[in-house]
Amino acid sequence: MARGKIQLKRIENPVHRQVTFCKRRTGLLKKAKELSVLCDAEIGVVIFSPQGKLFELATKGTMDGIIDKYMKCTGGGRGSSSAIFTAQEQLQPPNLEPKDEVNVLKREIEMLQKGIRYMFGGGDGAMNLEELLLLEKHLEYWISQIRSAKMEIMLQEIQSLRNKEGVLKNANKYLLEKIEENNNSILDAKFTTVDTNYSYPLTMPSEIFQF
Amino acid sequence: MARGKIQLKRIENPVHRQVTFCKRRTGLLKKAKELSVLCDAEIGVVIFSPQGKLFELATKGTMDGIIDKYMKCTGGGRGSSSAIFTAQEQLQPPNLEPKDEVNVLKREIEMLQKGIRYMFGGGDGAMNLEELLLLEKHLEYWISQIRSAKMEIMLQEIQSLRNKEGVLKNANKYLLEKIEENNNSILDAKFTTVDTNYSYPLTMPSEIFQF
DNA sequence: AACTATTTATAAGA
DNA sequence: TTCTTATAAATAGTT
Repeated sequence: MARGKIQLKRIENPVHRQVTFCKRRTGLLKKAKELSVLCDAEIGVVIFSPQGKLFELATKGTMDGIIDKYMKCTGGGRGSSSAIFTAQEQLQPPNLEPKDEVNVLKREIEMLQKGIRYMFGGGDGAMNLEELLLLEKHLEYWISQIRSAKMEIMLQEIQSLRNKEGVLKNANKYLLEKIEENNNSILDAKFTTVDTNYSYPLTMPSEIFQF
Repeated sequence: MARGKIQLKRIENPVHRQVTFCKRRTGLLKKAKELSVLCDAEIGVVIFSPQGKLFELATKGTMDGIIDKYMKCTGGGRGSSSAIFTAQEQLQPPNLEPKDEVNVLKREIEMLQKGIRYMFGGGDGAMNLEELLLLEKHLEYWISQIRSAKMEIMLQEIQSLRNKEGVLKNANKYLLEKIEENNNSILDAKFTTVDTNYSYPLTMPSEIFQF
């Protein structure tokens, strides 16, 4: 905006970038203040430099107040945001743009991480009752999903084992018959008695058969 | 900033104010976007109109992410997150190398993403029995944690309400005595009877007392 | 919402 | 960072 246009893309020269960051940061905060004063709006601005340094502005109160208000607007009031809400709605229509899905996943992870931090961290950035109720509901849903998945897998496992059992029993029966035959042949041929009185195992190592 | 300077104070004309709000809001968000792109900064802007309508911008991720980051920067909210698998272990010995924690977080995200994909996606990259058992166990633990947190909050709420009730009852009692006194004074002074037979409300708007 | 006369913001240079 | 200044952008008042 002066002495020449600039392209709207990352400034590659680090010194140049740092200078511009400083100038425009000041400008942005000034504009935010002006908007707040002129139009009686409550505004929060949070800026992280590439190095992770924080710059902030909160008009009409504290940033925490603004964040609370934001949470109420988005999380509680059905409106949008809150991974928990959007995730469940997406269960019914599971057709999503790839980009949206990425965002949903990001939000979901953020929510979960927040929950984890709450539970295992110092409990400082605590969640409110509403958030806890949501998380609980969400986790219960997940558990039910996991349980049915687990059930299905176990049922499959049982079915598979039953099949194996059946095959093995048949194999056993077949082998017993074969032995019987052999014994009879020997008897017929040599008139010799053979001890067939040992119990052949009903089951055998499953490695023998490739299922 | 054109066709005449303006004073930096609330615009009193509502129509004018609304128009300016709209224009400058757009301008502010544009500036924020530019700063983010040019200087590779992560920026969150939250604007509440005087009517309480929310406008927001989050660059490089979601607003929730920015809020979390902000909390970490300011609230000094202990040592960040933990992971699904190690979380339980960390409850006992909460000492981890930073590098390990990063790895743990990465695993956590992978696990969660897999879980989410499994539950909300087509169920293609299914989890195996072992993973499901782990997830289930973990989620159950989470739920129990959430339930106790919820309980605590509710108990606090109840305690607070009981306290309020007590104070209100005392206030009521006091007021009733006062009225009695007044009536007696009037009786004494003028030998007149006054109807004290109306029921004074046992509760009163809590705004009367500042809790 | 569009138009412009001005004010403001700021890129480049020091 | 800060100052300067030429110039790009934003926008107040108007249509």
